[in-house]
Formats: sequence, C-alpha cells, structure tokens
Amino acid sequence: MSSKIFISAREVADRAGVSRSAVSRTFTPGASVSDETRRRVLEAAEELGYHVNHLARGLMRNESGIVCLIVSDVATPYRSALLRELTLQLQNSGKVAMLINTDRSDGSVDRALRQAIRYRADASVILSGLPDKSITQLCLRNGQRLVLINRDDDQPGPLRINLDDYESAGRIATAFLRAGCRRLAFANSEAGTPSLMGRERGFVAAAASMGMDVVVERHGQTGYEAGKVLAQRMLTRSERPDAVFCATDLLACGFMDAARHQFGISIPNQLCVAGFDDIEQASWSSYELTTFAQPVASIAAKAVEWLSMTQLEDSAAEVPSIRLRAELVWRNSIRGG
Amino acid sequence: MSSKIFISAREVADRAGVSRSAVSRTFTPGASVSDETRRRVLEAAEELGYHVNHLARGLMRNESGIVCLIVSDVATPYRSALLRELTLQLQNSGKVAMLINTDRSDGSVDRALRQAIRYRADASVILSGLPDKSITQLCLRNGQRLVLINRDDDQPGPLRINLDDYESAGRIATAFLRAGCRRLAFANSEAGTPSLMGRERGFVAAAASMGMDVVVERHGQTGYEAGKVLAQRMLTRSERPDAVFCATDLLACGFMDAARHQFGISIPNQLCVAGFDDIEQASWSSYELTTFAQPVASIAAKAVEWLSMTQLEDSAAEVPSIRLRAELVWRNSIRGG
DNA sequence: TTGTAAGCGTTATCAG
DNA sequence: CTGATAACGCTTACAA
Repeated sequence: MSSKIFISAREVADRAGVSRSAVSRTFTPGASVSDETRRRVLEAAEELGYHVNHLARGLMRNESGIVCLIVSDVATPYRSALLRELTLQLQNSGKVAMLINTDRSDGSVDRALRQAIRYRADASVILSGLPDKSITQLCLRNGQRLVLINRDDDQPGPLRINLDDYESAGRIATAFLRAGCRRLAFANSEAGTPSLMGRERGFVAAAASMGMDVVVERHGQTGYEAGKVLAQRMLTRSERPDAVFCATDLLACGFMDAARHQFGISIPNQLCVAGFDDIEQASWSSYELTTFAQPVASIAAKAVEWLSMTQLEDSAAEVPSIRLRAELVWRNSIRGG
Repeated sequence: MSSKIFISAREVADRAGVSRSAVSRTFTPGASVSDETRRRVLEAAEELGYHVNHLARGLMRNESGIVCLIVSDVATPYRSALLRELTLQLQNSGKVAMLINTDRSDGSVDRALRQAIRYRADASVILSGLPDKSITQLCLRNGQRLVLINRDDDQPGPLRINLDDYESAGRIATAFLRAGCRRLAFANSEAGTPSLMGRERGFVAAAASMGMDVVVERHGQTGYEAGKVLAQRMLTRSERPDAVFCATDLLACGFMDAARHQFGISIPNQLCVAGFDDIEQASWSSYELTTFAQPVASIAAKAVEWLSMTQLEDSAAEVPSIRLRAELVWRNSIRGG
C-alpha cells in the first residue's frame, strides 16, 4: 500500500506563517479572514496541494455532505436517467453522491441504508425496493433524511415523490378508445410495485368506466425480454387485443418487436401500443412509442431542494409528499393523435 | 436541520460495561476480543442501533474505503452497464462507490478528482475524459490509486485498462469482405477519443491492406442521433457504401434506423452494419447488430482486483497496463456469418 | 484479553 | 481579525 500522505492544514499554516485556524477559516465560506491572510494561505495551499479533509470536516460539523443513492438495476434506461439527474443536481448543490447497488432481495436495501449510516450520509434517496420499517426509523432517529421515489410507503418522515400513475393510465385508456380500439390489454411485470400496480388499476378502472374489459397479463421483471414473452402470450389469444398499455417502455419495446417480427403485426394500424417512462429508446424510429414521460429533472429537483432545506419546518408535522404529473408524449404507436 | 445524533462507541461501551476499545475491537475484523465481550458489545450495539462511524475510522486508518467513479454521460447504455459492474464488484470487495458526473469540459474531470481527494478516496476510476497531468500527479503523490478505463494515456502510475480496438476493427473488415462487401465506410463521432480513433485507424488500415478504400465520416458525439445524421450523409453519396462499421452501437442503431426508415434499405441484404460495445439494444429484434462486446465484467474485475491489492509490488516499476479482448458477437446485420 | 491514552485533521469557542 | 484549546469518534500502541 503506497502509504497515503495528504497535506494537512497544519503544514499549510506553517508554510503561510499563520495559525491552523486561519487555514480553516480560509476554506470556510463566510468566515472572517483578512484578505492578506487569505491570500497567503491560498498560496501556500496551492503550492503544497492542500485539500480540506472532508472526513474530518464531516466529523466535526456532523454533516458529511454525502447523499446516498440506493438503486437496483442501474443499467436500465429509466434508472440511469434518473441517476444522472440526481447526481448532477446534487453536485450543483454542493453535495456528493454515494451509489449503492441493490439486488431484489429485501435485505439488500437495509444493508445499503446501514452503509449510508456508517458514512454518516446526510440523506439517502431510495429509488428501488423498500426498506424495513425499523431501518427507516433508525435513519430518521439519527437525523438522516430519507427520500422515497415512486415507492408508495406511508410511514411519516421520509419525503415521498410519486407520479400520478393511476390517473395517467386513465388518460391512455380514453386515447385508445378514441383511436377506435375495443379489445384492451395491459402488459405488466410480476414485480408488483405500487407504481406498476397503480398503472394497472387505473387502466382497468378507466376502461371499466367506459364499459370495457381489459386483459391483464403479468410476467417477469420490467425488461425487454419480458415484453416479448407477454406479446407471445397475448397475441396468440383467440381474441387478439387491438391495444396494449405496457407498464414500462422497456416492456413496450419488447412487445412491439415481438408483435412486428414474430407476428407480422403492423403498429399502429393493427395494434396500438403505449408505454410509460419515456426512455430514450421510445423516441427511436423503430419504436416511436407514445408514452408517459417520467419528469426525472423535476423529481431530482424536488428531492435536492428538500435535502438542501436547512430548517425542516416541523410546524408542518404533516408528512411531506409530492405528486408529479407524467406528461403524455404523443408519438406514432397509437392511431389518430 | 434535525440535528443528527448518532450513537457512539462510548455509549455502547457504557451500556455493555466494557471499555471503548473493546467496542472498537469487536468491529475490527481480526482483533482479539473474548467471545463473552464480543457478545455483550454486539448486544448493546444492536439495542442502541450503533454503526461504526466510517468518517472517523477513515480518519484514523488513513483509508476511507471510498472509491470515486468519474464518468460523463452516465445514462448511456454502455456507461451505465460498466457503472453497474463496477459498483457491484466494489461493494463485494468491501468498498463503496462515490459517483461524480462530469461534463465534456476538461476542467470537470480535474474538479472531480479534487473532490475525490477531499473525501480521501482510496482510489479513483476514470471512465470519461482525461485529467490534467498535474492533477494525476497530485493524486498519485497523495497515494491515491488511479484507474483509467479506455483512455490512452501513457503517464506511469495509474492502472490502464484498454481494449484491442485496433485489432478488433481489423477483424470486422475481413468479415465485411467475406460477406462480399466492396464499398466500406466508417461512421465515427467527432469526440476523437483514443479508443474511437483506434477503431477507425484499425479499420482503415485493415481495409487498405486488402486493397480497399474506406469512406470515413465523423459527426457529433457517439449517440443515436449522430448515427442518423451520419447515415444521411453517407447514404446520399453517389457511391453508396455497402458496409459500414460504426464506432459505437448507439451510432449503429441510429444509422440502421435511418437506413431502413428513411432510405428503405434492407439490412443485411443491401447494407452490412457492425457496431462496438454490445449494448443491450444491440440484441433487440429491431437491430440484431453484429458487434464487439465490451468485457465490462472483466474490466470491473481487473480494476477492483488491482485496487484490492494491499501491496503494490513496486518491484514491477513497469507501468501496469491491461489489454482486454473485445469478442465479436455475431448477429444478423452482416450477411453470411 | 483488556483498559488507558495518544493522536488522526477538522471546526467551534473564546480570549485577546 | 487572530491564535490557543477543546472537542468530534475512532483506532492503536502500550501497559497491565
């Protein structure tokens, strides 16, 4: 191990001929230092290659500047887009992101949260899975803030950012109907997360209110392959659907590919398709998918804004909760438009 | 700010009726504690919800356990895949990833590296851009390890992991020839990174050695849209190419989509296409792209392995450098096969 | 095996 | 505005 030897404030102080505190103050925004002292400190720091030790600073200030991002399937288009937004905006507000990858097991989110506690993260943002109640309590008790994105959990404390999944799904149902579709279907995954189920229920309910049934199939996770499987199942039915709402864009891409290449179905002529997320691929010429856009930038902005609030107005003892609207992006996978 | 109040080893020690050091030792693998003491400490820790403060531990041990991942365009398929692999394997080896997003400006990598220094990261992995020589020197001088992935830089010190871009490109040229293609083209971005240029040069050189010219176009970054633009430029030439090697899969997807949907060209019948990276979309039915697979798992493994080495055998004063082979994944975008 | 005590690099407090 | 001095929570000789 090439022993790490970092420059400390002590050495900078010696070189600049000032006290340690002067150095500290120079690097503390808003502290009172004379221009002359600051200049000399800065000069010495530059020459020596000094950088404030945030481990020590965090220890003292009781504030690490670290925000922990807890997420599974980072490589997925929607997740990575959200991750990008989050890290970028976090950086802009002077924080730094620690990334923890979870798998689908329940315990893995708990483990991630524990890691966040060990590093004394100022906050954790959970994009996947749901932690055990006892762990979230532990975080909150320790004064760590928690943000839950698209995870319907109703314990008080964490900031919850959700979309209007249910209502969105209703809007797409009427769009299908307007396009003349009569045999509706919903392609879902088995994951059964609240947002996914919200879309399913919203779609089914809206269809019912217009007097229509919906064929629902669930399979696998929310990926491309699952979409293909769902297409195989649904398109071999005696009553083939003429409109399908896929719970995610990835499912929709798989569904469309199978429909076209395995069944020779023309979209949107013979089959209308809609998705959810508005991943980049949805706009590719091979798909031109009509879908709901996850407002990733707004989600990140809301999260970071809340994390940057110095005072949590506990006057508002009511649970903070934000509901964002997913805008319908109209492309070419539904007739009419 | 809901004041953070974390449990300290002191409190655990009091509760367990032992000394602070006993607590510390209990959480230090390999330290000598009696079973009885350990049991009592663990019990007290559990009850109190104690977690070792890694900020303080890092301060003492002079080893934070943090590895900084420096990357731009996280939301891009190849990048996010590599990111997933890296974070996962880092976690498995007991480290934690700090993610820093850079833009394309040169200074942004430097800033990222400075952040890594502030948090006393044990190492930094650079996936995008290239830091200024003075900054890398600073990192190395401080004992921070550096890994450069696919960035050809020849300063000694950092571990460099690269692919055989040049040779791969040669292999695809012969594949095109074998498929009966005679008018070769290379679609590149303007980014001009060493790996991209290596592919270009390797392709051109191999073609030349077989007595063929290559039409080269460069445009934009390595994304889907750039691929479409490149297709528009190349497919409107009087001598339309019958084989195109795209520097990345994303470019290839854009290229294929434009070729098919705007020019009505059939792939691979009228045009053979190859890409590089083997992103997930390359395997989608709409593309079935023949491409070179970035060995992301091996890349991550090599990086993590090197970072976990306790002793850097300086006996080998020679610069560490790893060359990995990109395997050709044969799909359906080239005739024959 | 255990406890005591020193020290890691900061920042906050308090005189001057 | 500046400089001592005391924390912060931890690890690690050193001594018992």
